[in-house]
Amino acid sequence: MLSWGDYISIDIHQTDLKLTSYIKNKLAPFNLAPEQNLILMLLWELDGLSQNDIAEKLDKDKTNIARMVLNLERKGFIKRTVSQHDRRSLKVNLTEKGRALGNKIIPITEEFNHLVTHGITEEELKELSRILKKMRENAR
Amino acid sequence: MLSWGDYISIDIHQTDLKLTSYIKNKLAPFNLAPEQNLILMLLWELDGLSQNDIAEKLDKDKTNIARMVLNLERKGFIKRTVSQHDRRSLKVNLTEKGRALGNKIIPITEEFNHLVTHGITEEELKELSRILKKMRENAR
DNA sequence: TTAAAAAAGTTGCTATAACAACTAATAACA
DNA sequence: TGTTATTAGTTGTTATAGCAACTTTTTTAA
Repeated sequence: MLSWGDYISIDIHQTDLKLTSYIKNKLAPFNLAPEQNLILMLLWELDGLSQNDIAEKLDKDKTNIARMVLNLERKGFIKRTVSQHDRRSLKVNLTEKGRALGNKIIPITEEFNHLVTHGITEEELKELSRILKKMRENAR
Repeated sequence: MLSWGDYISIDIHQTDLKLTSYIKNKLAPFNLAPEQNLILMLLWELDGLSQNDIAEKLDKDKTNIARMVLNLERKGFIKRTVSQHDRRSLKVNLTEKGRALGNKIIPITEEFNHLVTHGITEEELKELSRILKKMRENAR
């Protein structure tokens, strides 16, 4: 019988919680939650995605995306407009405020990544990433 | 500047979501949520922990533990009693139903672990675990 | 070309997750 | 010993996370 420490999924879960909690505190002063930040990170790379595009890229339920985008709109970081080509679809665009936020947040997330990977080599990270991907495929 | 795929924390986060979602579906027929299952796993190994013990072992906020334990009690899997030595503390004990549930759930979680680690060697798992631990320490 | 199917979003629900502020009980210590 | 600090648990709030069922619009197909 397996004991507590043998479950790798628990290990991953605890690590995710710890990392998410850390970045949550770093982002809090900017009135930005971690998942909201992920959405903005997508938009900073490519503005004008639809909610559906975002849901696919984040591999998340569209329900949550809708609510998170709504929050981002309330905070004034993005603006939604009905797509001209498909009236079902909502295009999500950064506001000036949302674009400006990127200049502050991106250094913070890069610093965070640097901190997290401290003492871990490039090869180890690649290996880690490879194994995690395999696990995601195993659980499909 | 880092791009999307360079953030190892995102990789971990997505993997955790995928694995949690998978086991959630496996446990759903038993009216058991993933985190509730973690609590029961602790109790199956050592019955009679306090809510505070559970919070420490799971490294979670005691608030959530209180609510999850309450749910487990409503479902009839555990029973809480005030500790005789410390009247602030609640002792959490398995009911007959809760103990019986273990016989059904443990094979499922072991099968889950087996599925997740398919095609991954023992050394790779050890290495993974070591790196994850390092990351948790980095984010402390 | 109209009926059926699919797609994009929304609303409602349940379950985490963590913080702040609170009560009650116990421990520390001056 | 009596005040203070700490500890265990609860309540309230905000933010994910995903399922089911729904509306509106677009696409497929008979």
